[in-house]
Amino acid sequence: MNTLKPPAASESSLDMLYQRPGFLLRRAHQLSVALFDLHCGALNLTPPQYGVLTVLSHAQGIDQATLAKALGFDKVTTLHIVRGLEARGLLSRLPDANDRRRMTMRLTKSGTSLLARSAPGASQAYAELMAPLKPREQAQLLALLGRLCDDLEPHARAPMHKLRA
Amino acid sequence: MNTLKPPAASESSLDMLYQRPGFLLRRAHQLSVALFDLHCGALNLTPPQYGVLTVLSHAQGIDQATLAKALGFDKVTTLHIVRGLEARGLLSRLPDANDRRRMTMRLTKSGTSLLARSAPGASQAYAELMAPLKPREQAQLLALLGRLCDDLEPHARAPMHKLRA
DNA sequence: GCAATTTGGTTAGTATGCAAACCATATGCC
DNA sequence: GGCATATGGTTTGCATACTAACCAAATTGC
Repeated sequence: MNTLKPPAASESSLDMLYQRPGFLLRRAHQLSVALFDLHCGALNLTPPQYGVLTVLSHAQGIDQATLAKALGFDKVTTLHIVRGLEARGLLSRLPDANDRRRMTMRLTKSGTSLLARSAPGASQAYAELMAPLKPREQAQLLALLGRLCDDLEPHARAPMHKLRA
Repeated sequence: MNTLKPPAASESSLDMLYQRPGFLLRRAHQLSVALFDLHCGALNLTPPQYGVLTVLSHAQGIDQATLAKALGFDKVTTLHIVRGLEARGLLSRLPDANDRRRMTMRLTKSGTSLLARSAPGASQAYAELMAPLKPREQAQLLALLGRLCDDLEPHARAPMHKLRA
């Protein structure tokens, strides 16, 4: 069982480091990526790539800036991921006719197919990530993280504007 | 208020993406890094670098492999961070006399000083990261994340063995 | 209608985080 | 003792994630 008492001054700053929310978030995220890779690595798909494909499947034809904001990615990061997916033939890009600054994107058949095939692995990764917690605790964790992210949105360097499907 | 109901089949898979624990963990981690950078960026210190300095301050003379396991970092990542800190004169490395494979590390005066000066910023980042949650919720979140990380340890690609200070 | 500003995309550079491969050194086993 | 194995460090290469700087195109302000 975990102790619930906050880090006291009597505890070493090493314990305090291990209990820092930033430290725990880093480690939890790291484990989440490992589990996703375990179950979707065979498809050569990473969590960010899965996010891009998922958003595009619901909003064909959006531009990179919209995509970046839908996922909370930096625009440069978005460019890198999108170019990688384009090189693999999973999506196509072409300039917007009405606004020549914009690059619109669409999933190819291959991209749609890969996204569909990744669903079981993604679900499995989800399940194993949450397995240590009871259903009620899982809901608590998701709710707490959701509130944290929503309320801290003003501090984000890469702004996020959720897309309504 | 957040809805507590789990993602139902009726909701779009875009909503399901936004509620995936992996997605929320990525975003929360991203915000955590942004807040740390906001308050410690002036010292040119990142969260991983802060972790390395903190561990070293409690365990002078350890080698890179031990350091990596203490933080749950990959050994290559550890090497990169350590070399950067060495180049800045914040720590020194020298081969172990008893085991010539090992590189032992020690904080320099400059490193000790920088770690001390970073404490206020680190605390501020901690406080702002948790500010959206009530104290009881903060404790809940830390406990849930702690259990998650501990129980998923077998799946970790970079194993973690906490150091006892 | 035209200059100033904003926006979208790109390039370059830095810092995490990982896998794969390699070398040198220790350790194990016989 | 000597060979197989394991361990610590390094190099290379790839994928995120961000800042800063830049260009082209659109929008705003007047």
